[in-house]
Order: sequence, then structure tokens, then C-alpha cells
Amino acid sequence: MIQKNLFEDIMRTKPIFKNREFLRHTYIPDRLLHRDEQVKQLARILAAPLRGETPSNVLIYGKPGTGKTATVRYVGKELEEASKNSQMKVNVLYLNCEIVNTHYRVLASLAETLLDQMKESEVVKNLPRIPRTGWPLDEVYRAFVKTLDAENRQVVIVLDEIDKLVRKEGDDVLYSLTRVNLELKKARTCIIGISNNLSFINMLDARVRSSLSGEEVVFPPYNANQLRDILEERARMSFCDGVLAEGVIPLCAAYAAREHGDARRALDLLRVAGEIAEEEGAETVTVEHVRKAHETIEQDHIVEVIKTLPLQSKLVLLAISILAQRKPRPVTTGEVYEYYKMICHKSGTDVLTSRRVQDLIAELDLLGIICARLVNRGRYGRTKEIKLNIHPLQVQALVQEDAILSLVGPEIFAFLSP
DNA sequence: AATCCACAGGAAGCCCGGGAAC
DNA sequence: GTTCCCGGGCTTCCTGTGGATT
Repeated sequence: MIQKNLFEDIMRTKPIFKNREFLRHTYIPDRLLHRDEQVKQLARILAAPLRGETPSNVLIYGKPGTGKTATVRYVGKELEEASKNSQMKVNVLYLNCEIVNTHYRVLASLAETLLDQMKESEVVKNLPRIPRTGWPLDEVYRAFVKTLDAENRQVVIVLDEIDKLVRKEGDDVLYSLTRVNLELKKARTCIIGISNNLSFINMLDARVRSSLSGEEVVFPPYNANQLRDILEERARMSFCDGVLAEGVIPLCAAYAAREHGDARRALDLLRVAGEIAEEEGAETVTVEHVRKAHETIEQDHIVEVIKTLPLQSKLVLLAISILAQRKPRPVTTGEVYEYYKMICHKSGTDVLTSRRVQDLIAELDLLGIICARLVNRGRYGRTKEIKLNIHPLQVQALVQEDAILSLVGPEIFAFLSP
């Protein structure tokens, strides 16, 4: 009985998606809507290499999901194409500094990408390969410079999330990258830095700052109308004809516009809504599916955050969840601390001071897992009223997954349950 | 008006692990 | 290998807060 219906059911319903890949934010579209201004500006700056000149460095700002990376990649691709027909060779090196963020690995990774791009060339054989680890920094730097300078060319270095490279004084990587032209005989480089953090520039060394911010391109958030255009374009490519009900795209756009115009968010929303509809066996995607998708995404986010919380924060959260389950009114800092101490004793964990726990509660609030409101209760002091933003039982299930707490064993949870 | 509760939250400093420099 | 430095987690100590109570 199972076998017979299994595929029948699936085949009977009409498909929702043509190709959902176009809804992923890793996909770079052939044309970028509502970013003409930025594309033009960037192209104007980056046209210099084609004339054999070195372009100035560029800093690109904008909130997440405003199309910064997509635009730069798009312009970069076009630039490489155009360079094939000109006498000047151009290489575009893309690096995400969130993933690669140490001095050593930035240089090594850039050199590696470049070697990769010139693997047909003869000179490649004489160039050093930088090992993953082991060399002193100056040697890595020399190898990097040698690789850059192997040919006559312009190298555009794109540093995505460049702010991740800056920690107070330690911007040596950026310093050496901005100075590297002085050591090159044949090649020229320029840097495109992408950041969603406007204030990071203030943390830079003055010399690096002036060098980096030769040109600036700002990416404003998309408004709801623009998001709608983007979604409509992608929806045409990804969904089967006529499966999207009236109002689906505007609602996705509205949700995302509320989240400071994040196009990624909008695309995710649309994709998840489609997936939910598919799972339900529905033939069309409705606004109700979008609402569910919105909740799912929000929920997934919180679940992920809780899972990765440090142990002590989990214990505090556990205390809050149990108290919240036991009584209807909001719990206070003092109550949480008392209960937290008890949990620590039962589980054999170190007990932190109440001051520290105050900070942990503030962090949980900031993460959106709880909602803490400062209240004055006159004679009965001043405290925070804490409410949980998700179901207590879900919190307890998630916390129970913690490796350290699972070593303690389930008896602690048995003891804690009401 | 004075008091007082139950914390909030700032400042300073300790401790420890990890990476860089020597 | 050793020393130095740095940042993050944490503690200690402290001052501030605003309305119910006296």
C-alpha cells in the first residue's frame, strides 16, 4: 500500500518550481535591477585598466542584501571579458574576508586564486606555491608579490566584508595590500573593499584610510517597489507559470522592505513559501504560504542562535524557560538568578556572579530570544521583566542537546521539569 | 520628605588561552 | 622554546534609579 501511492501522489500534483536555483542569493543575475547607478559608477572607475591606467581603490558601502557583492561580481566579470579584447590583461580576485581573515591566509589565498587563473600560462611553473601554513609572513608576502608581478597586467582585488580584516591596530594586511604597488614592476593592483559597516573606516590607520577611500560607492536599501521588480524577475525564471497567487510577491517585498530592504531576505522568503506550498501539495503559492515562510525563517534563525549559545547562556535561558513555564507573569532578574544557581549546582557547573548573569540576560535580549523590559516597582526595587520569545519546551529541548549538559545526563532535566 | 528596595549598569582589574615576536 | 601581548570572559566594587512605603 505504501509503494503504490508513494510516487503517484507526488506525480499527480503539478510542480511549483521550474528551477529554484535562481532564488538562491549565490546566483548572480545577468542584469541587475535598480543598481544601474552603482554599476555605471563602478564601471567608470574600473575602466581605467583597459586604458592601461591604474584605477583608484574603491570602498563600497551598504546594508546586507543591497546587491553589493552581486554588482561587484557582475562588473568584475564584464571587465575580465572586456580585457580579452584589449591589450591590457585584467585579473579580478575575489576574497570573502569573513572566511579568510588572517594576514597569512589572505595573501596565500589571493596568490592561489591568481595562480589558478593563469594556469595556462608558461610563467606559472617558476612561481612559488605557498603552503597552507608554515612560512614566515614576509616570505609569504614576497611570494605573493612575485606572483602578482609575473606578468604585465592589472589586478583588481575584491575584499568582501573587508571590515572583518580590521581589529583595532591590526590592519597590517590592508596596509601591505595598499602598498604593494610600490614593489611591483610589471603589474598594477587596485582594491575594492566591500563593507556593510560604515564605521569601520574610523578604525583604520590614517594612511590606509586615505589610500583605500579614493572612491566610494554607496548602495542604498531597496524599497518595496524595487524589491517587487527583483522578485518578479527571479520568479519568472524559477516558478512554473501561474503558480503564484495574487499578492504573494508584494507581501514578500513588504516583509523584506521592513527588514531594511534586504533582497536576500525577500528571495529566501519567496523560495521557502514555494517549498512550503510544494510540501503541502498545493497547486499555487498563496499569501498564507508566505506568512508561514516568514515564521519558519524567523524560527530557524532563533533555533540556530540558541544551539550555538555558550553553555552559561544556555543555563540562564533554561532557568528563564522553566520559570516562564511555571507561572504566567513575567519573571525577574532575581528569580532567574536564584533558579540559575540551582541548575548549576545540580549539573555541577560553575556558578557565575549575578553581575555577569545580568550581562548574559542583556545578550539574550539583544539576540531576540527573550524580551527584557526595565521596570520600577517602587518599594520593591527596580528589575527587568523577562519574557520568552519562543515556547519554553522548545528551549528546553534545544538546551538538552548541548554536549556538556548531555554528559551530566537527563536526570537534571527530569528534576527540573515541573 | 525621606527612605529603601532590587536591581541596572559603569569602571577597573584579574585570569587564561592563543597567537606573534624574539 | 620562551616571552610578550591581546582580547574575552569574568569578578569586584561601585554609583544610580524611581516610585511604593513610611
